[in-house]
Amino acid sequence: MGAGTKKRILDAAERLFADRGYASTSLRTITKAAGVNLAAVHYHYHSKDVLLDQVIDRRASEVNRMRLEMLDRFRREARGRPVTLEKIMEAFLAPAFHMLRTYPKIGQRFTRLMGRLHAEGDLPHQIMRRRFGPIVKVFHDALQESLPKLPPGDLAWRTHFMIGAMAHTLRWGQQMEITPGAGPLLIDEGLLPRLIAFLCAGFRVAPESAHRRPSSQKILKVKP
Amino acid sequence: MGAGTKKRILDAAERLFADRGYASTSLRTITKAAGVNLAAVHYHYHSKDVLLDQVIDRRASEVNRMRLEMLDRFRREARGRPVTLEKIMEAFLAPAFHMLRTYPKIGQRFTRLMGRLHAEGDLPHQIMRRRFGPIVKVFHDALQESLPKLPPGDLAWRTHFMIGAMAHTLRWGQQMEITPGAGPLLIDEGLLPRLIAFLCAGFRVAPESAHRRPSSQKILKVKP
DNA sequence: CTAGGATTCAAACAGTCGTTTGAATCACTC
DNA sequence: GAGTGATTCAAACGACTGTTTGAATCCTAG
Repeated sequence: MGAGTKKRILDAAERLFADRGYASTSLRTITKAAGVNLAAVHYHYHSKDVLLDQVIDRRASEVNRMRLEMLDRFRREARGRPVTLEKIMEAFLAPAFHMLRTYPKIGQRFTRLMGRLHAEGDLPHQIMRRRFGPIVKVFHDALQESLPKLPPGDLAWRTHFMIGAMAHTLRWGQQMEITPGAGPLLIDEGLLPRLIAFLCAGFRVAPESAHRRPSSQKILKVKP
Repeated sequence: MGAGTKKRILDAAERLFADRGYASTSLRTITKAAGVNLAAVHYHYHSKDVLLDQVIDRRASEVNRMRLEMLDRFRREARGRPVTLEKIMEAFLAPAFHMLRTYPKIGQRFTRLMGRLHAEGDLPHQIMRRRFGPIVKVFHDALQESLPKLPPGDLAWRTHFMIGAMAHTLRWGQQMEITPGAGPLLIDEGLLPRLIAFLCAGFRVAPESAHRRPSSQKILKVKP
């Protein structure tokens, strides 16, 4: 008994899936890194698919639980009045960023993994939908409460933009450098307020201003 | 001679890479779909890696060319004065969205592929960096010109947020439904103005307001 | 018509993949 | 200490991977 074979597989799989992606990581690589026998992964998990699901669930359920708890707390503190836009954003964004800053290794691994699975095959994507779909719905509804005058169509798109900005930042924030030579951007305590301020401004802009047509009707040709 | 073997391989590869990802698509699947011999891909391209690079380059160079041309046109029209934030956004965003609406099949394929490669292995990611890094730098500098008072750190992050919102929208806009049952969001002519308005508001918000600490110092515990 | 380079083809190479098997070993109860 | 179920192990299964080979075929210039 290798001192928690099941957990060692999970840890190694998380790290390797994050580094190389799901399809590109073989079970032999995982079991070798974990120091366990190849057949152990089929004994403890039934297949590679289930292993991935468990890897995701371990972290995602934790992050989502924190999100809901923060939102509930803000709702109690608001005593019936609608929760501020800023607080909804914070409840949604803070847990993941907090994990990233407090446990950099685990956090980076997890966010890298989310970014990958988000884009990989159908199976990883379906797992993501299952794990994160409900929580997005909750926050979408909370945002509608906080912005009652925003048309539903605009709200849906803006929620979409928010998720994109968040996911991209979590995925690439650490290693991407916009301005070459300036070094990679740092995920420090200033990032979360910046992101919240950016997004809240976007959510609050009048939807009418969005219906002006872009200035250039003529656009350059694309060859098919 | 199969009426353009080289091009048929490129087309099939683009479609299959977009649908299943790079690592999960075998050369046999590609050549079978293209109706050509397996060895043809090594004859016309030297390896699977080069094939991917060519697939990306064909579309990316077109989109990036259009971006630069639009930016140049707006600069000429501004006659020396700084280009509006809205116009910079439009020059950056419009070409991809235009491709998506004008050639839905090709556009969807390409944006799906970008989304995937963005997150897949190291090789796809390096190709993406090579193809899109320079263009991001150009627009980053244009944004700095348009917002001279915005600190460089804030600008870099906001550029990051912008790219995230764009990429996520291109990748998932067509099939994601935030509110279950309401049907998928539609990429119509209203989307681009909405995205531009959302992002411009975020870019214009005073950076000072971003330095207020989030309200909740205490955060729930994550187990490592 | 023919020589010769460009292209296509079936076949094989040397691996790796996820999964299964059946025996060996462990921990623990009676 | 024997028996029992949980766990680990080496080995193999059949299928699939990117790449290479060398002969067959096509197209075109002389």
